[in-house]
Amino acid sequence: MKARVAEQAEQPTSKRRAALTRESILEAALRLCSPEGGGQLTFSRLGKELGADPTAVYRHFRDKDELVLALTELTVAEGVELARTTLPDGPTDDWRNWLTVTAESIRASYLARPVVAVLAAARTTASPAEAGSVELLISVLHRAGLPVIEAAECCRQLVDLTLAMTQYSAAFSSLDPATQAKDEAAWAVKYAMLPEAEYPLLHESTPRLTELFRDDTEVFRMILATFLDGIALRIERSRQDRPHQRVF
Amino acid sequence: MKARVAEQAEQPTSKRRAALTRESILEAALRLCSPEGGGQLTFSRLGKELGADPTAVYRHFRDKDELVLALTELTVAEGVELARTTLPDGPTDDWRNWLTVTAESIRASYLARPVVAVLAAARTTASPAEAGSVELLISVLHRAGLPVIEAAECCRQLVDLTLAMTQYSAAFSSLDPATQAKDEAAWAVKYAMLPEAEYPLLHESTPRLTELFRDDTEVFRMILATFLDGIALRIERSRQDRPHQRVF
DNA sequence: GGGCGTTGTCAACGGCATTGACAGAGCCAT
DNA sequence: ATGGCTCTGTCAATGCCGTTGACAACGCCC
Repeated sequence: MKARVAEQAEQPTSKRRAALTRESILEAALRLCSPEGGGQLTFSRLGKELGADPTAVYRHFRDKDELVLALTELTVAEGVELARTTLPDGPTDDWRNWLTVTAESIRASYLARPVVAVLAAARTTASPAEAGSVELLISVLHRAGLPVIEAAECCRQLVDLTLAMTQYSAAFSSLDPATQAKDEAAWAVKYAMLPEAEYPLLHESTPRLTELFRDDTEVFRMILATFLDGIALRIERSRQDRPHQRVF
Repeated sequence: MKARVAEQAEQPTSKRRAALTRESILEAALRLCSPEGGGQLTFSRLGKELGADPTAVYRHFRDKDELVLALTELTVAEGVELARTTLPDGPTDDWRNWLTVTAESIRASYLARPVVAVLAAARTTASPAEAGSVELLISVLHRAGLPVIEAAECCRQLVDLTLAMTQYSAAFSSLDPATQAKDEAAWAVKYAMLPEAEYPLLHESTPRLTELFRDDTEVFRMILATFLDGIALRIERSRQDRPHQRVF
């Protein structure tokens, strides 16, 4: 039944308004979630965007949560796809580049729709695209010299680190600009008033910290780099302990 | 004027209900924010907790945002205090322990009130307690061999990493239990259905990944450990490059 | 003791997600 | 073709939320 309805939706022969579909709703929602879209996802805005009654959406999604979950799946799928096109096809030893590109692709996809990141980055997405990506990540790390289980652990760490940092950034960038400005001003005032005698090191670092203030992307890159250095150390240790363990 | 009112509040001689104070409101709000408090912070619940009209709070806080910001300040102050009591007094070379305790203290304080973490972990807190803590962290890293600016950068990384991971955890744990269970079930189903032939490594890792699923604390410890390994590498590099740079 | 600022109360507004009753449109079997 | 069925969009209403403005009681200072 549902299939038939979906087909019909692609050829709106009836007098009814452009028939709503799961896809058309998701597209509209994604439009609203983009930074230009207004930074808020509500049913009334969604209804206006679709030219339909807000409550019509309930015919296709049980509640807002289900809608948001579908949006996250689209988002991670896009992130995985972005990483796939950027990375080389065949097997590679460049695990560091591989992890970096994956993390930054996922981050970029989420930050293109901060609302989605804020609402659901902490939710589990059962997207199939993700599994393939994780499998590849594990294989890359295993190739680099890590035991499979440890590679999986590192992968999990990388994913959580990335999602957490993304949600963190998105939470700030989806505040209204006035609040952002106020927060930034408060921070500047606080650091300007620190007595140099009491906080000599902090005072010396203030220029650099100011540069970094809310430059989420730069901070994320730094954290990621440090984290990958840690992974490198693990790989090195692993190789020393069991130099002949490599499978490939 | 305000000071006078505060004094009076400590001796409620009047017939009026237990006079509201900034402090009493904050205490009540913290009670509501704790996991036992119900996991939701609304003005009506707050009014009920205080035995007063919900709108009375507006006489002490301009809006909810200001209230939440005050709660965050209390929370980070508590976290810093917790770290201070745990750590040794004098100077130390155990930078790794220092950073670990600081990060976990802040995380623990936030997670005692997940609501606060969700609502405001991405906001800037101009708390003075924080500055002292950061100054100390920089000095510890500097002592360990890092140039001041680089130490400050690492400190910034550590703070953001911790706050992001905390917000990430809190976002999940402050969902209603039904949703949590549903997410977990969906994840389990997804992984149980992965064809072993296509995802051999993932399949092999599933038991460990299941253990780790939503065990936020363990994942956080692992990420922190890896991150600190990265810092260790930087320190080592720094010492090799400029072995006589150390100030202490 | 008479103003006056401070503080708690009350009623109301607009926005939000969600629900249930209703209505039109396509589809099927008779 | 017609009656009934389901699918889908509409409308009105509910309950919770943050927030506001008018009002009233209280305590302070002159």
